[in-house]
Amino acid sequence: MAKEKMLLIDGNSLAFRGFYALYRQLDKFISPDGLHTNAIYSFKNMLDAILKQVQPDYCLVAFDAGKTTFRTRMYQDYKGGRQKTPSELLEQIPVIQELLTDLGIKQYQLNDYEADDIVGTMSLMAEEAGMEVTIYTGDRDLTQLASDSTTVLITKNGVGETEAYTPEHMMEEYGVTPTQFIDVKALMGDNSDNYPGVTKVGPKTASRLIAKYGSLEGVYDHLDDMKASKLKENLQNDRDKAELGKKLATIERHSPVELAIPDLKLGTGDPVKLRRLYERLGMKSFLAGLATGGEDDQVKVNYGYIELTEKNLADFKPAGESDFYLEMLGENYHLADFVGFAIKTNGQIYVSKDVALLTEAPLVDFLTGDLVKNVFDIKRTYVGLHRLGVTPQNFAYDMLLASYLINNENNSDDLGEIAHLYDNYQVKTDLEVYGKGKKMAVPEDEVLFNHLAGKVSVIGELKQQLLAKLKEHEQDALFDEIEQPLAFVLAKMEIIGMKVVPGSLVQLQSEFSAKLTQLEDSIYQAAGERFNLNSPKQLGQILFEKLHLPVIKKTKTGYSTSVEVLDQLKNASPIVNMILEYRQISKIQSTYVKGLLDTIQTDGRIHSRYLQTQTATGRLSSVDPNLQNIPTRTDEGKQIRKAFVASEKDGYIFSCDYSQVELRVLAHVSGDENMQEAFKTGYDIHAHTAMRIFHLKSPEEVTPLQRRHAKAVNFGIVYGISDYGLSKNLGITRKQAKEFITSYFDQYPQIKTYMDKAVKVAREKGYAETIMHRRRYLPDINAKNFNVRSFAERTAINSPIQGSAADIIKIAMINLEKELEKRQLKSKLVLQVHDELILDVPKEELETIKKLVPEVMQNAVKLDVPLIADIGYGHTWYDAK
DNA sequence: CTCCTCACG
DNA sequence: ACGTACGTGAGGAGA
Repeated sequence: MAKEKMLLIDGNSLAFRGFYALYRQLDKFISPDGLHTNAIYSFKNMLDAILKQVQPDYCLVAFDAGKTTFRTRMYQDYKGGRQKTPSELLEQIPVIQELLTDLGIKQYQLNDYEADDIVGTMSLMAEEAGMEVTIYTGDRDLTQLASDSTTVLITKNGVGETEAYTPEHMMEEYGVTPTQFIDVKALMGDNSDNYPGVTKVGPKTASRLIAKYGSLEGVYDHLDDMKASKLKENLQNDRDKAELGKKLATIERHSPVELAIPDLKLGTGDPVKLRRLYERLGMKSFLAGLATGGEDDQVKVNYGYIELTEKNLADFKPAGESDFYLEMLGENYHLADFVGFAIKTNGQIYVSKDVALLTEAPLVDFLTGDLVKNVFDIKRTYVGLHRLGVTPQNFAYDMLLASYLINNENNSDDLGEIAHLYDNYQVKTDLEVYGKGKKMAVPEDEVLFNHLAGKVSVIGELKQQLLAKLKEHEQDALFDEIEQPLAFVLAKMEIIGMKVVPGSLVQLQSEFSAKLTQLEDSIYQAAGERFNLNSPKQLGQILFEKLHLPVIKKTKTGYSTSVEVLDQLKNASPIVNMILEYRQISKIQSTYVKGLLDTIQTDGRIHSRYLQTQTATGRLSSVDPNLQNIPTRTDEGKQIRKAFVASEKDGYIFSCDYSQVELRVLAHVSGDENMQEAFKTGYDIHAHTAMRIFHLKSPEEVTPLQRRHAKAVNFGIVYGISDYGLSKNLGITRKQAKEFITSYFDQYPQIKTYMDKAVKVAREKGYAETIMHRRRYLPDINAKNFNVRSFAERTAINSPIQGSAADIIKIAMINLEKELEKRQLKSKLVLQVHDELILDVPKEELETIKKLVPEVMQNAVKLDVPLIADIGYGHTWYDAK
């Protein structure tokens, strides 16, 4: 029989974490009677996640009882100097306790003891009863309880993520056992608990001493053997402090709790009380969860829909602004099965499973006629209808695009999830209705029709609210003139797809196969054994344990074997180069040769999908397959491009890419005169930068190395540079990198000003913005954690640049599509790769396209510096350079 | 389902 | 003193 599971939760620590996780939204989380609820909300979400992960049989949430404990009697300043718990959090603790009781989860506190001691006592009890114990907390102190049967989960930045502390993990991380961790703390002290430890001893020294001598007592037993040093002196002088620290840090595992294990059995809770509590707190999302949870509790919304069939088609009477929703099961709408559709028009909802009806007169008229239709996901709907042979007209509002522009922190494309963000809980998520993976299926008619009816009505119900938000954000033009028109352009690109000749891929496949077999043999020979070359774990063992190559970098789970590492080991063993070559070819073989062959559809073409509401910056992404990362940097990789050919036998693949678009955007938004000057005069920008930062007189004096360095600095600037990052990229010292950067800002002073301002504005507003008012929210910009905050700061610098470049090419795409239509050209836009457009061009249109495309791209927007686009063309994508 | 690795701009 | 480049998607391994 499997071991029974006990889950122990440090309630105070979690409430505290939850409170600060949503601290920024403190004012948004207020119940109707004025109580703050942010910590309650987070707590419940973390609790749900952990219950789902652990699936315990028993559970206890422990809380601190009060300020005075046996530790404060031992040392009156224990936890002294701590800021008072804010009253906004304090008021939520009793409610959390009430919530737990209503959920059927035991909660407990004990006078004179901290939550830690309750957890320590119960975990020992559970271990002795032969249970598997999980402890959940935000506090590292509890790691001392880890053992073979007890895992300590520590919350990581954000909600939901945890790091698991087992004895092995602690040994790796700190080099000591869980119980030795107490002694380490005793030596180093604890700032937040306000006890000092030994002078000048920090985590490093403390762990080293304990690892060497086994325990605090061990350290002092061997004090005499130590060489005279400052450290020895400090250890001697602060012995009292260290011994006190040990007492304070030790969790009491025999506290007088009045609990027995059966008391902690997970209950079923009280749905009636829960409902009342959620209503009191105004927590709509939890109420909605309750409704879908309990059978009898089910709140049935009756939409009063009419099921459309062949027979009652004449009763379909559309009028006025209408809403339309087409359902397909699965993400890939080029292939997905049709499920049904729903229409709301003239105050009436119609639903049907019979999509063939959409090709009959009244519905075709509705879809292709003058009536304005609101939809969710124009592109998906357009492609779906196109498969049925219908080309819709007058789709005027896309709820998915609107929600993406308003706030793309949540990049969900589920209608239900998005509705929930706007406090509308009447419609469920697709996950709830259809399930996922193998279990995904269409439910019985009544459930399905209710879901479709709910979806179609939410589109219209939330429209004004979302439009108001767009207006408030000054995003009307971005929505009306860029994203919505672009959706149609992308739909057409996807429908056309790209012609691929399988023969050339098959040819490559056998060439690469032979090469891979050869390399495998040589590698196994050099290694002295066969192993799975594709397994980083096995490869690591061979390289670093068997062949004893120096370990350069470790990952969370073992040795790193990435290119970066292998490059440095090239001279250490001949096996390394063979592995690098194997890796490179194997990647091309699996992802591009085999992978692409699998995605060619029956028409001999590849129809990728562009995700328009995916990225944080406003770029597109491409999936199933990703055509935005087809190899180009190596000769072997490039061969893949030979398989992509023009539709017509003598036609061309035509490519046109922006030159340095991100740097030009930077020159524009920063207003830097020196950089603008360089672009206006048409210099090679990297050579120009080299000339300036290395103080040369003319671009002719720039050496290739200097140009390479300058280029890396230019890239670095766009990413929010650091001297470390630059030094690593160029393989130079940090000091040199720093000098480059200083010199750069010296030469381009307004770029420095721009970077500082970008961060400052993001801090004030909470988001960064592109030239077209596309937003990226940066909640971490004021984080206390240096790393988290620094990341947000670099993002604040990079997003407006990358995002504005995305805005620009999107405008170019829309304008180009318009021109192609206006001139009735047969050339088709088939791909977009961030700064590059690719067209499928009939032979006779080549000369027109050569002039038209760069012209449209260069004039997409007017910046303070010129935009330049370069062209290339050939009979295959490989030749379009 | 997560991690590592690597392809692109 | 902190430990770092920005944005993506896919395949294979191993739990």
